[in-house]
Amino acid sequence: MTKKILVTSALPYANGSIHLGHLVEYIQTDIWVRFQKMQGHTVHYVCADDTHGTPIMLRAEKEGVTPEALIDAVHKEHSKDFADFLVEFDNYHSTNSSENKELSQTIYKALKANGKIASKTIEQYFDPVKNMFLPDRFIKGECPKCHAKDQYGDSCEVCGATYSPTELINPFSAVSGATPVRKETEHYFFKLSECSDFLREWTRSGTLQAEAANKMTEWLGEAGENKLSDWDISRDAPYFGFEIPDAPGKYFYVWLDAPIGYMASFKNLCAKKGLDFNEYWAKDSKTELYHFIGKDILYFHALFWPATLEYSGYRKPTQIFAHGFLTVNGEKMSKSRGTFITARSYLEHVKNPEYLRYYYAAKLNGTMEDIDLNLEDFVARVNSDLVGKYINIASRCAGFITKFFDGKLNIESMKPLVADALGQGVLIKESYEARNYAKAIRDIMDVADRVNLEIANIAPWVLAKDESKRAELHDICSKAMHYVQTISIYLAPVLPLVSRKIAREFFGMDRDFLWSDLSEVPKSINTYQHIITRLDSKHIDAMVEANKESLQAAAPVTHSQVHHAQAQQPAAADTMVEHISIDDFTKVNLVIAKIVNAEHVEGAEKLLKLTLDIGEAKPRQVFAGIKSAYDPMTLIGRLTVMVANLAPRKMKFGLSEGMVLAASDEQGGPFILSPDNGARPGMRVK
RNA sequence: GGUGAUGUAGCUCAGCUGGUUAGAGCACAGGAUUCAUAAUCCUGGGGUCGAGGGUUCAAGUCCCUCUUUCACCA
Repeated sequence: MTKKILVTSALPYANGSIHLGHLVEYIQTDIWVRFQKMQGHTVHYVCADDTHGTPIMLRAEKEGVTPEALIDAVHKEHSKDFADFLVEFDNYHSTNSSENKELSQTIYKALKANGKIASKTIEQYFDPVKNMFLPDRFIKGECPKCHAKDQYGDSCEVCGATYSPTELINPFSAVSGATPVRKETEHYFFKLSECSDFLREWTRSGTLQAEAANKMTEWLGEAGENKLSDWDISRDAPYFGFEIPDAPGKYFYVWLDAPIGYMASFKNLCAKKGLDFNEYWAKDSKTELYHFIGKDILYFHALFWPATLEYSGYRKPTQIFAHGFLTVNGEKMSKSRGTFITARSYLEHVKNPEYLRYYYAAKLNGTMEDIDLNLEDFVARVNSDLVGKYINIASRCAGFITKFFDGKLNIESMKPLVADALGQGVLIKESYEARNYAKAIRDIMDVADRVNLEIANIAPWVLAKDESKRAELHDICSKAMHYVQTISIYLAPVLPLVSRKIAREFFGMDRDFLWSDLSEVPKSINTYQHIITRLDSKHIDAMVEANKESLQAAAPVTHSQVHHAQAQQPAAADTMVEHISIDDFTKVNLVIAKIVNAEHVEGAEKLLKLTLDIGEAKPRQVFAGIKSAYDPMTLIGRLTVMVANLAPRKMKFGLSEGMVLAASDEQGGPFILSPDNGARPGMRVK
């Protein structure tokens, strides 16, 4: 019984490049899709660029292009990135498409006809210079609670308070800098508050992971409670998006038309392939629909989206699969640490996309937990598992088959292994199905371990020296080749290219592996050509180095994953000064230092060698680039400020154990800092 | 701040509905082996399972408090 399945990944926002965090999701989905296709099911995997909203509009304006030109360029870039990571969409479309416009308007009209649309006049901040209403994230000001400066309009990153933009003290527009004025405007709302009962039932009917369902309870409240408020789905012009029917100057909020983009992309595919759209989307559809998403956008997919579908007469998702975020070396991806790695940069340095696919697979377990890309572990894991265990089986035994048996395998030797391959296959299949790829990989590598152990015990290289032992040699090597086939089938969803090479080049098949090939034995092999090479960690180091930006250029990203949810946020570092959290700041240990000695450095044009007392037993030696402005003698005895926990740096003239702060610009400087009277060496500056 | 998750050897992770001396891979040490683009096999060291209470004959596994990290709060 083959199934008909429609699968989606979340739509990446069209104002930035794909990075390794995004790829967790696309690789996770792609593995699942390839697995289902190998089972013989009919699967359509669709996605699209999410193209609407204020950030795109402003970025296009800033770059002096039309939004259409911007999203077109990004679409090309994204498509290439995905293809190069072997993420095989059946269709990669755009939310700025005729299909999406039509579907969004149809759905809106249906919701309206069902009495689910209301209009309400609200008061919002308006930028009088740009002549536009400002989304919360584009208004900044002082936190009403802790009075931290320069906070966004919806929440304070210092104290964590949430509030409405109108509560901000001294608000200003992040777009123009102007002081925003309050202005009334009519908005359209989806009456989500009337959907509580439906959503309560839907979210608890097996459509969500247990942990996600728990999370939903928080938003939905218990039966009888109604915690949901209506959802504001309109935005005022100027806005890059679709105009709302019969409402000139009003546009659909990007989050309304984004998920509809799943339908639109599929509709576009239907036209290309002659598929029946209604078979997949009609209310009574018998097909299956799965959305893979990040945990950050659960809200939109598990509340707004099913409610939208329910009350506009379409089918709801069969299940929603939420995954966690990616950390690199145990921390959020960071531009300054060089761990904010784009897909393109990975490809340029590491080249092989299947290493990353394998590593992610080895980590993904189907829950919402974050997964960590530990770069050292990555290298070790890939080399040890893929080269050392898996491909080594082929590498170490194929030569005997070629040399002594003209590439022919002993079929009778292999036949008894089929039952085992199928038996293990059942378990591995279940793990893939449940998206517990980590378990699948563990089980697969366990098979490889057993094979390598058996080869070591039988020692074919010893048999090969004895002509009377040819039959035994043929037996063990044929068995080994059978396992090469078996493991290659198991790994095919994760390593499509390697698996294809094994099937076609090594075993001489005229197609790729199917899961059902587990019940077949191979007949012969071609000469083994090394398929996977070891990953040298120097490529990883080079990649990290290439992605490093200086601290000034970009502070660590505060939102680790810039997913689809970024639709609500400004275009990050591109358009405005990025914030750091208080935690980031406190990482820098600033202390008062007494300059106990200062002297010229032989051969250095800009440096002075300073000896600094910061209350430690041994004074610090620091080289400071202030020779042009200071005479060493005048510095001795002065107090200043230094960074005490900067990694020591070996310089031509010796070790520098910190950094002295100084101000400068094109006009002049540097000027070192001086504390007020009373400060003592070693005091923390904060 | 509220809510949901999370914290197991140096690193990355398994540990099902509580049950013998807590496991694997990598890393490390010693040995074996040489078929394989240092790949394999054996042996070993290493953990008071975030902290503190509690339930139980028995808790990494259940309950409470605190704490770490992450996410969400339209």
